[in-house]
Amino acid sequence: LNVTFTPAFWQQTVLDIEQAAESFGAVNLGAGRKTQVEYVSANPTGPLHIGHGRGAAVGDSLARLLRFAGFDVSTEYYINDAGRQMRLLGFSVWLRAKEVKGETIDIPKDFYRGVYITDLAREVLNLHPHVLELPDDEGQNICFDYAMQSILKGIQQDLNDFRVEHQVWYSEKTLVDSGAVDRTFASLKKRALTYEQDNALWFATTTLGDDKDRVLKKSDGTLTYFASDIAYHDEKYQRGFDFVIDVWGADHHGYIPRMRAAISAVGRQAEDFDVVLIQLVNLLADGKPISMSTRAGTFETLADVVKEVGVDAARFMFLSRKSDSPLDFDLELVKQRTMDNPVYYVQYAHARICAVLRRAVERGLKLPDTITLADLAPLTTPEDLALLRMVEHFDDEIHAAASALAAHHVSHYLMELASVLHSYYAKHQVIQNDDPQVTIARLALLRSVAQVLRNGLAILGVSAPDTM
RNA sequence: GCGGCUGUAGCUCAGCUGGAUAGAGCAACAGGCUACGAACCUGUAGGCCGGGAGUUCGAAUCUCUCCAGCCGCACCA
Repeated sequence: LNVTFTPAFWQQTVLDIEQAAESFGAVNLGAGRKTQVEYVSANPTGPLHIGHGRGAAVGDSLARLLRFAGFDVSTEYYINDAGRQMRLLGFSVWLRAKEVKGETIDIPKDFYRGVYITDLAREVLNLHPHVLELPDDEGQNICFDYAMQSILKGIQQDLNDFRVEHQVWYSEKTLVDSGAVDRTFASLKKRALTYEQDNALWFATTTLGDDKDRVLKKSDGTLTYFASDIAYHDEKYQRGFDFVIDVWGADHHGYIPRMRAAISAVGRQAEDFDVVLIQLVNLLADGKPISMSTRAGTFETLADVVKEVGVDAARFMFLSRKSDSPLDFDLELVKQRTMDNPVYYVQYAHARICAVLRRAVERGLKLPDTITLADLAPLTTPEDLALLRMVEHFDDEIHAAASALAAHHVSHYLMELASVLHSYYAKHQVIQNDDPQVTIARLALLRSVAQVLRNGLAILGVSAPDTM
């Protein structure tokens, strides 16, 4: 079987793009499926670092991609404000406050030691000058509350500056206080999936595919992280989501089997849950690694990096590799305008088209608002057809990317489209003073290519500048 | 030891629900602006797709095995 499409078939794509505009390429893969994407969800114990930035870019763009593919998407940040790490944060700030007041202190190994902890301690002392005279518990709670709120505000600001949106900020503490965890325990017990041993409450996840059973309530009576996580996910489905996607750091991959067991235990199917793993980001400066450990306080923050290289370059870098592979993020490289840093290549294609359209207007060759198939008849060269084919199958790329939960496919498509465009530009003069028909046809073609570039870049959360 | 991921051109990476001569950028070399923006384009060179075995008409892609690297394997989060 050998089918050849006529040029008119491909030319029709330009009209389709003109018509659909910013929704050209949208597909209905999701069919309105209620979907939740949860991502970042970093403990509010310090500023976001570059690794969180990758998760933020991937999660945010995945949400944008799925919406474009017909899913009904809600985005969420889970605030772990109920665990041991948070008590340590309060304690760390409290100790620093003592130090600020002149006491000699000894900060234990596990505690948070970044300079921001001391800053927070000073702020707490300004607001509550007598905090250290209160009983230790009370004082530490005040330190914790202030520190968490302050850090969370910073995280929200950083994400906002990175064009990353979370529609819902969900508190673990609120979840626990609502009794959801107890309800989940009761539900699991009813299904005979729990048992007591060594004074602890266990969840028989091995019956659901895990390699060992897991503790829900420790022998000291406190809950494990897993316990509230089950309740949290149960609750997600009760809120009406049919499809739950978690974006996790790849070092948590070992957590997947027990989470799948939990999903199954709350009565859901395997296809109702998916995990997107984010591999490590190696931050480099001139090829040399920069270490980043929040605990030790030597991290490079997301805000610093974004300030250095810009939102567009940072997001594109994160979204041009599959999230599952480790990524070298070289600050010098991401500032360069070479194809090692292809964001400029794609943006330049868009700016170039805009420049041609501007120039055409200057020469009195304004494109009519509505064009017809007849106007496009001159688009018959191999380069015309190559460009038309590229934009025509944009929706296939969206479909494939959404199916794979992988926005990097969109980045690669855009690089290819930009390449074909640049090649076209070098070969064909668009504005021909003595041939208005060819000029109109090519201007229309380029305008539609620009539209597709914008639509793709919008999914990545990268701007499409008219000039550069 | 068990499990997950990774191994494709000198470098950084696509391609992996099997399909024709394996792609891109960078680096190297040779070219291209007296009409629309050279942050660009054209060309040359560069690969037993980690090794081996298997399934198949057909394997970078699927299966097994070995090697190498990274990450996990808590009554931590």
